[in-house]
Amino acid sequence: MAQTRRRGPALEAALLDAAWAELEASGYDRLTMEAVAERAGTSRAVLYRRWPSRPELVIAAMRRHRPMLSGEIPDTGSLRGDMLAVLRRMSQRLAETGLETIYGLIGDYVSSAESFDDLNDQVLHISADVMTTILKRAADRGEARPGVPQRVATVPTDLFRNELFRHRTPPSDQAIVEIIDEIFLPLVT
Amino acid sequence: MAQTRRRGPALEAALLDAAWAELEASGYDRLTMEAVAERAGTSRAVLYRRWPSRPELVIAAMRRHRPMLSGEIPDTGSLRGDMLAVLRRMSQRLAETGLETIYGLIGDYVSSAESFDDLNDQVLHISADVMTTILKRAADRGEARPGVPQRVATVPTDLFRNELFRHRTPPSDQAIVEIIDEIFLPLVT
DNA sequence: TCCCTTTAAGATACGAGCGTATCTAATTAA
DNA sequence: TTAATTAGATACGCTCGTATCTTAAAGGGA
Repeated sequence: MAQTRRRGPALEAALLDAAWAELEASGYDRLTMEAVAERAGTSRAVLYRRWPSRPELVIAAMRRHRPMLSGEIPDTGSLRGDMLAVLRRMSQRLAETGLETIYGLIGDYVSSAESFDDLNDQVLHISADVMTTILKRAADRGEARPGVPQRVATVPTDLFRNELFRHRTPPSDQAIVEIIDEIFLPLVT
Repeated sequence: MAQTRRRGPALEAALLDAAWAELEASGYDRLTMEAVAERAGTSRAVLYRRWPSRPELVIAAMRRHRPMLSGEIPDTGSLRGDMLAVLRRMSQRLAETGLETIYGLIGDYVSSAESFDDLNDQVLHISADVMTTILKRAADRGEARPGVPQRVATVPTDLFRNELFRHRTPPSDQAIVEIIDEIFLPLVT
């Protein structure tokens, strides 16, 4: 009998594929290390050697399956349009990933996180750079005052994030519009 | 041998006291239903009959030990002073409760919550009423424009909450001041 | 090419805690 | 005194994270 024992990258890929399949089949909170290992035809120890926890495994699987490329910075020609585009894209990506997975990951990370950052980079992070760029372009067009402080620049994403936690669902389009029109635009013009 | 078997309220009180003691002794994430039951001299089943999950047990224990009275609405004579007082009080209460417990509870609730609301009432909630009252008084003094929309009124607590999640620590005093001075006050005056 | 050393895959077992179900007997209420 | 509750004990299967052991796979030197 050909005893094939996978190693290195090939094994790792198989493990991540198994994790992804398990995520699709069972959802985040029914996903067990046990089940992933079994699906990959190996044992938990092999999993733990690579990823010390379930959220880290899942994030690795997501990274493999869905590169989650950061995307270009919207350039619609208006500050308002750019901001709406950014927030709507965030909402869309969260929805694509699946809310159950999102909240499962957030919950695990908030509970135990040594590194909240990983998750943040993967699913919550919109770089302050994006906001800065958009604001700079707007200032050049005369749409926004120059020198908007960092804390003000990130208000839209901060309030977005708050909505996400507060209501356990991504902001409605109405909420997004309110954040931009009632809060952000008055602050930067 | 006097077989004393506690019932009803007396038993419930003993269970909550045991949970509280266990919380102080081990902290939130080392607190197990097992240990609470043992400390109370009973079994897990008795616990689960009353509280279906660890966070709910802990919140009940907190409610018993620390009534978490909502507190009066600050009235310092200025809008800025009132807002600072509200946010600083939030920070202080979170610190008193213990960050490890706070983040443990939040994590559990975000993960699985059927009812995020319980937690919210207990530790995160600052009523929109508080903000409305403060703003009304400020408007009467001529410090704020009247008719500030709800979404604007809650900006300080929303951003506070965002900081709490984003950095996994309550906002610094500097952050609180920035939220008030750079964002909130410009929006309402 | 063969051998030998190093690495790490995969199997197995551990104690712990989970949440649930079942049974008994103590307590309470009628 | 009897009937209804429900406390407390015990045991179930499951998953966790870790530790240990074996042996397959990869690499290096002659």
